[in-house]
Amino acid sequence: MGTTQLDQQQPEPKHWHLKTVLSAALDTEFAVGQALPNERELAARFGVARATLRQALDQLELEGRLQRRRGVGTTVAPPRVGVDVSPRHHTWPGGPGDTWITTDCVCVPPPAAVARLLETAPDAPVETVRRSLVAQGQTVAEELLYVPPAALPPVGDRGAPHGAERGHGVLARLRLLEPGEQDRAIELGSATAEQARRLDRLPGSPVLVVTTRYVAAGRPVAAAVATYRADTCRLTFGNQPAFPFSAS
Amino acid sequence: MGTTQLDQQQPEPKHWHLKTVLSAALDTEFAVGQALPNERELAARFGVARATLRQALDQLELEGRLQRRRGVGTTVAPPRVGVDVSPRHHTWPGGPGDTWITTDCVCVPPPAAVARLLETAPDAPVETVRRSLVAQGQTVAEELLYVPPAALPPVGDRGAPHGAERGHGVLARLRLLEPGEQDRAIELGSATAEQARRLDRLPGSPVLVVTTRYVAAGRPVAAAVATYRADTCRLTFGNQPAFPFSAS
DNA sequence: CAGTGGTCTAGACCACACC
DNA sequence: GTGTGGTCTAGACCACTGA
Repeated sequence: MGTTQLDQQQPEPKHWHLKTVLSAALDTEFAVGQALPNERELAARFGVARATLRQALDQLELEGRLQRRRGVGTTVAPPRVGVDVSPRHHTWPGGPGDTWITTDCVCVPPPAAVARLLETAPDAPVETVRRSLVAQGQTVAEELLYVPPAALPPVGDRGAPHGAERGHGVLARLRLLEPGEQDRAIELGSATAEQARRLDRLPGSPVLVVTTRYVAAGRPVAAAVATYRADTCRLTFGNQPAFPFSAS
Repeated sequence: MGTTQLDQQQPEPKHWHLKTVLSAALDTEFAVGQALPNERELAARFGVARATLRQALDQLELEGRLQRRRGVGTTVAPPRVGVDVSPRHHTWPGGPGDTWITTDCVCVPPPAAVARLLETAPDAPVETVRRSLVAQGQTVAEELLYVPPAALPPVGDRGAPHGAERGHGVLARLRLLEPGEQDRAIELGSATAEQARRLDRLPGSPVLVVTTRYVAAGRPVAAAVATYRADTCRLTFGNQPAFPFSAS
């Protein structure tokens, strides 16, 4: 990063030019995991205010190039991890090959949007299973799976009153049903305070929200809302789940 | 938006609390398309600096709740547009039901990442077709489709030297091949300056990058990199391409 | 032209990690 | 403690839109 000053002739925003310069430096002069100089030093080195430098770093972090941790520093991020999210039709979550970890389960009224998706009454309680996905030593996603009790086959023993135990029970009962189709959507969202804590990020961090509706016998029987860390994940489909690509 | 001041007792960031308050106000007191007060007025009304207010607005814009246009103002955004991106195996781009508009085509060496995907030499020129997708009167996505000339069936007339004509020719020749599987990945990116201009956004705006590799007879024959406006698009899969969901 | 959002500055203080 | 990134302020000027 030999550059010390940047002189622009074009009315191109400083933070944009800065981002370009830093991006090139990351490619040529830094290794994955290596620490950058601190923000105050970088700002001084490029002759800009710290806020301007931070705009550039924000961009690079959004693109998954950098990793910033309060009290620690800024390091070069490893390539994004590929996570397979192909809708495998005619299967239920928690089946073979599913590496999500069930962490909790309660039976409460879901968010309004979920109730609409499940076509249940807005205040009707549904089984709410929380699961998380760990890849390369890091929690990269969290999922809430919603199942109306009415959709599940009745059993004598309802299992544990709450917690992971109960979650396993719900998933097991779900697998007794004949699976059908899935509708899925992906959009950009931002992490809630609690999600951010569990994903080791700051509130409002960008996440990829994957919403799935499970259908059996023509009726919705479950809905899942999974939030993936947008900075560290690449969602993949198809046979070769992780083919390499770094955009831009 | 009756709130004039906000007093926090928790050490919750101001911009976060502000975002929550504004979000609730958008739900209850504003209609789609309605203009918000300008930033200086809003900041004064909530007793914060304009930069802090802008942090909150940035978030809401990222979530697709707001639409900001320089020189004009800030308005409440309509719900995101659902765009079907299911990999329809055994089909080529430009086939029936494909509503993308071919705008340009040149034959040049592709970015290094694309060459790697296509398993061609880094400096080998490939047909590069640019297409754009319009939904609800707005360009919501742009795609670059890369096809190595060697993969296409040879023809006597190579068509126009460049432009949309040439692009149509490339797509037509592609459809003569036996289609195979597709590998697809989705990740968060940021718009280049040119993309941003064509998508009517600012440089660095968040986009959903959909990368597709088309395989025929076990070999990669084409690659596509599509960038969707993350603020206005929801990518959908499955039979019912647009089912409603608004997260958070 | 006036009004909007976008950029930028030079500070200050806070929350957190690590020693 | 010290050093890091995160938040916040109170200004200033610029680029753009539309009357």
